[in-house]
This record gives sequence, C-alpha cells and structure tokens, in this order.
Amino acid sequence: MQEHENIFEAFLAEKGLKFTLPRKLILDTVFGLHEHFDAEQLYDLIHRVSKEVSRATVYRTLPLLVEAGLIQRSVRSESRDTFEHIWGHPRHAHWVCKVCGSVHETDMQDAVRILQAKARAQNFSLTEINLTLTGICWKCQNHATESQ
Amino acid sequence: MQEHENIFEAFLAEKGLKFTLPRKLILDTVFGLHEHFDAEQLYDLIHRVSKEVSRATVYRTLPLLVEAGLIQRSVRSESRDTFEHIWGHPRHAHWVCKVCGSVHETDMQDAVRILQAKARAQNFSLTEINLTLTGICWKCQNHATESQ
DNA sequence: TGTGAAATGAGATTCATTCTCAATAAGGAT
DNA sequence: ATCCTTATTGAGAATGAATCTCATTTCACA
Repeated sequence: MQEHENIFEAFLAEKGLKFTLPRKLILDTVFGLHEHFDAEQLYDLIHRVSKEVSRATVYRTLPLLVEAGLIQRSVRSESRDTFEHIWGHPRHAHWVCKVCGSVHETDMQDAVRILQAKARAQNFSLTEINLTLTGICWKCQNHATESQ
Repeated sequence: MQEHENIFEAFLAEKGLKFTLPRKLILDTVFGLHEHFDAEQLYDLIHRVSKEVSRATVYRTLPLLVEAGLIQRSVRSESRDTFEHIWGHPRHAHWVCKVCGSVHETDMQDAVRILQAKARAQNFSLTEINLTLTGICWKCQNHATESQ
C-alpha cells in the first residue's frame, strides 16, 4: 500500500469513517495526476477506469482529502474549484497569466519559512498556504509588442 | 472629484468606454467600504441609496474595477467571489481560520518586495498578489483545548 | 449472519454568475 | 441642437458547479 493510502486510511479511522473502494479509487487517481485538477476532470478520469464512482462521491471526497492534508485548493480556473496534491511536494507559488491563462510554478521555500515564523509568532496553526501572482507572462508581453 | 474616480474614468476612456452614473455609484460605494465585499452585498448597499443600478451592472462593473487596478479578488467566502479595494492600501496577507471563519490581515511589504524581484527576474508583469494562509486561529485552538 | 451506522448513486435542487435582447443613453460630428 | 453610431443598461432567462435528498447498499464488528 502506498503511503498516501496509509495517511488517508488513518485520517478516516480517526474520524470513524471508512476507507471504501470509491474513496480509494479517487485517492489513487488524484495521486496518479501531476497537474492541477478539478472535480469534473477527476470524475472523467475515474470513469475511464471504472463506472463505479458517482459525481456526488467525488465532490464529497475532495474536502476529506483537503482535511487530511493530502491535497489543497489551488488557483481557481474558469469557474471551477481546482485542487492539487501537496503531500510530498514542496510549497510553491502560482504565476497566472491573465492573457493566455497559463499557470506556472516556482519554489517558495524561503517565503514559507518566513510565513511559518509569522504564524508561530501569532499562535496561528498554519495548514495551508496559497500564494497566487497574477499578471502577464513574458510570452504574452512579446506578442503585444509585436502587434503594435 | 476623488482620485479613484479619475483613475477609473481615465481607464474607461482609454478603452473607449463611458463613465456612466451606474458605474460611478458602484465605484463610490466600493470606496466607501472598508471591508471585503461580494457582488450581492454591494448590490444591497447601492440599493439603499438608489434603485438605479441592476444586479447585472454590478456584476459587469466589478471586472472592470479589477482590470483598472482599483480592486482585487480576495479570499473566497462561502461560495461567493469576494473583492477588496487595493488602491492606496498596502498589500497584505489574509489569515483565514477554518474553524470560526474569521479573516485577519497582516502586513506583507517584505514578501511583496521579494516577489516583485522574482517577477522582474522572469520578466513577468505582476499586477495582483494574493496570499492566503489557512489554519486555526489562537482563539479556536484555546476553545479546543478547554473542551478536552 | 445480524445489526446499526456510514456511504453511495441518481437525480433534483440551489444559487452565484453570465447571457440575451430590446430599450436607452452618451458623445462626437454636422 | 439634432443625427448617428456605439456603448450601456435592466429584467429576467439560462447556465453550470456544487450541494442536497433519500432510498438502497455496504461496511465493521459482534
């Protein structure tokens, strides 16, 4: 069994909840991904493998994964809530281009250390950090320049 | 005329758009606020003063204010998009308690400088910074301790 | 194997946001 | 001032992500 399964199972047990097959399928699909995803994409992916999991269960499981510390809400894309797994991944910042919509990531360890210190100082138990930087990427700036 | 009106009018003129009465009412109401707000709250506030502005116009104007750099999207509250004005306000981080839902703010100037330097280094034209820290505030931690 | 609680699927529901479209207003040109 | 073109608006319909309902199924444990 992979470690994220252990973590989720322990989390569920602690709350008197069960590690069912639908939850396992959702968890494994999430950790098979290496990109941000939303509930609908996840539902589609799971359906390629199995027709066993309903949309409702996908929506119900995602908040559990967040609470377990395995995934976190990410940059909102279009009108959908998006997620990304964070277990085993260093915290990173998201740079969102408002022209082409691209999202790219950069390391954030230095900022994380500062923020964790601030959290300790004010006795805030920090579990999620979301840093999003919006603007125009260099590619889109170049396009704008060319067309002038 | 207040400065935010000048900024918005210039922004609109630049795009061949008009500084109409509904847009002026929305702008002034936004800058009369000192808290985060969502479209519905804004619509209600404007209606206390005037029945002139429709919900559709509120929703249509908010993205213009974002684009003009006068407001920015803030922490999403419940299921609604929220905003806050940023013109004349230093950038700040949001600390969201996931138990009581409180949002409190702290200064972020030091982090902003680091991020602006990073943006320059990768030639990213930075316009918005959104830093949200989620966890449990000290009050809620104390409550949890008491009840054990 | 029986029992009670938790979980699920299917579809209905909710509700924030966006869209449609006919009517109106603005602002430059004459 | 009066056209004329284009932007804007309001009202309500439409959209669509997310949540809820509830009858049925599954699970864990005795």
